[in-house]
Amino acid sequence: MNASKKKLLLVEDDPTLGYLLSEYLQMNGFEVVWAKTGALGLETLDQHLFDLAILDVSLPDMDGFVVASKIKENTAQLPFIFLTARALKVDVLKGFALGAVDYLKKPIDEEELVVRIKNLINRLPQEQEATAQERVLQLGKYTLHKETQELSINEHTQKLTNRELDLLVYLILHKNELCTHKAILLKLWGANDYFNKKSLNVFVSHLRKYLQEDPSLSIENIHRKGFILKEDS
Amino acid sequence: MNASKKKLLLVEDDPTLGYLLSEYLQMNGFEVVWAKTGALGLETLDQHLFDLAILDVSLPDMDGFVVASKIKENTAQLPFIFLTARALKVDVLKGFALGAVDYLKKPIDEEELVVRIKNLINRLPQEQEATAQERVLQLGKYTLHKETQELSINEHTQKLTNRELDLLVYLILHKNELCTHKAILLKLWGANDYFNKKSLNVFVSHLRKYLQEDPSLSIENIHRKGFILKEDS
DNA sequence: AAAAAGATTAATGAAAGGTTAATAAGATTA
DNA sequence: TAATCTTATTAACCTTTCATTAATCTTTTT
Repeated sequence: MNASKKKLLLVEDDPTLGYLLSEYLQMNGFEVVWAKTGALGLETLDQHLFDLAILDVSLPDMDGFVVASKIKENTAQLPFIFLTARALKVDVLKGFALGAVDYLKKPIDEEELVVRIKNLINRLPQEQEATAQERVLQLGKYTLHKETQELSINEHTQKLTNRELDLLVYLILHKNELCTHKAILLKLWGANDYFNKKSLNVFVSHLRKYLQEDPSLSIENIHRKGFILKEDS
Repeated sequence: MNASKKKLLLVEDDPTLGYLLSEYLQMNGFEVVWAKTGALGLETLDQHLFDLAILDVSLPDMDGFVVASKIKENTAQLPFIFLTARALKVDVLKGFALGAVDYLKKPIDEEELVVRIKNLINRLPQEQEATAQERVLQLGKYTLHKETQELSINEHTQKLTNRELDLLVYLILHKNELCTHKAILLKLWGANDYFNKKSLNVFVSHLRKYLQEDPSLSIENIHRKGFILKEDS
């Protein structure tokens, strides 16, 4: 299983409850980013790739329902749940209509919340790129077997690590297009920061070395923007 | 698109609530089988293929938790939710620990219940795995007799334990494909945790030893993902 | 020319994997 | 009922893998 820590976005204005939940969720193995307003919550979507968002319905700046709508517009498929004192039936129905995965009513016991979140996350479908279903990708004279993580040319095959594979697959799916640092980092690393960008450079370097048997292929850098995997034709 | 009616099993002893829910769920496009006792509920499992079970916790003949355990034993993967007046925290945790998809507390508004059930059913995975029926499987120069649990090559035969057999069969059925830890553990152990994964490693080690007479066979590890039983051709 | 960004190679350490042995729990046999 | 067998799990110990970080050099931008 993706054994890596699941990342949660908690949008909650109440400092006491926010702190409590944030701490408790972290104690239970989640990575938590706590945003105190809806606006701040939406901003952090650029820096992190979350697995689940927990939204308070009553926020000072904007309604939790509004936050949910924006999330749906911006990020592909971030699942969200509502956490609220407003237990009116019409709100519950509205929440589900918006696409909520669950709608929890305060007061909520922290332990129960953690159990419910774990339960939800286990059931969430592993995100799959729609176009990435093929087992074998072709790149120039190379053949990439995704399951065995082997990159072959002629009789030589190079085994790829997970990161190398993920990066190469991403670049192939966006061949001859600019792949921004931000997009790559959010997708593969989950967070867009200085050190991860350093790491990305290392992997680009590895891939360049693996791909040098076919001179029609190159990974070019666009200064301060990102990379392009180019295939001359 | 599976447009067929979803079939629900409702286990509820209270005649009023049972009738109300049953009718209301049917009005909303579900096919409902209403069992008034736990025992009756379990019996109907042989007659129908359900998509979801709704279990009252307090039943006259047996605890709803017991019903859930039996369901888990008997039917492959029927998801279930609890519906109960017993809102004790310990019960909620117990419910989820048993594998419940949700745990709803009475009094529950019927409309909210329907919305929650629709929401759940949409997210449930559909797939049913076909299992091979053959009694004898061929793997490279080896022959595996499933009934006798014997793995033979030339004149030598190795008796396999249950776990070894199950694992080998699983790998053979997915030969040359990535078998993730998660998939193997869920299928053979029923749960995906640290210790079961350790156990899995031990059995892989056993199988590697048994299979070393045919050099075209190997069980390869894909770091942090799983194993592949490879047969070179 | 200075500063920032990128490229490349190497070093490091934590996590994962491999193997064998010990243990415990259930079944079988005496 | 005690003794023996079987076998899944756990432990112990060792090896390998690999993402990150560091170090150093090159290129680009202003």
